[in-house]
Amino acid sequence: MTSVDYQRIYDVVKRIPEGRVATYGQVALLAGLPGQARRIGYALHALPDESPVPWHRVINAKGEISILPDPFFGDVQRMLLESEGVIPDSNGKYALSRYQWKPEHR
DNA sequence: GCAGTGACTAGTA
DNA sequence: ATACTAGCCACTG
Repeated sequence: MTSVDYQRIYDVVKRIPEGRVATYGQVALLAGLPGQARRIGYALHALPDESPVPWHRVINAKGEISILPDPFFGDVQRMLLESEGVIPDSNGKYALSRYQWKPEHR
């Protein structure tokens, strides 16, 4: 069932600006769940399609889409990122040094 | 309740 | 550079 932590994860993901990406570990850390990157995957997988959460802006630490085994969502994610100006390298990997979101501390 | 699995990561070889 | 391991914890059978 939907846990409160999930809502917290979604809130963090919603803060990722357009044209930027964040890693699972980074989201986990910002959501107050350090070292629990796997939970981010669960939360996003359980996310309904109509959700305002930009789940496609979350990628793994290697700068790749972690859902590649799933041809459908993997393709959807890559398409959504491309529509925001996030283009992968020739390797098919995203340059984190260039696209990774750096949250402003306030 | 235990064992396996997973949209992960960091470390080691 | 790739491959394997351990750690993390919720979900499933």
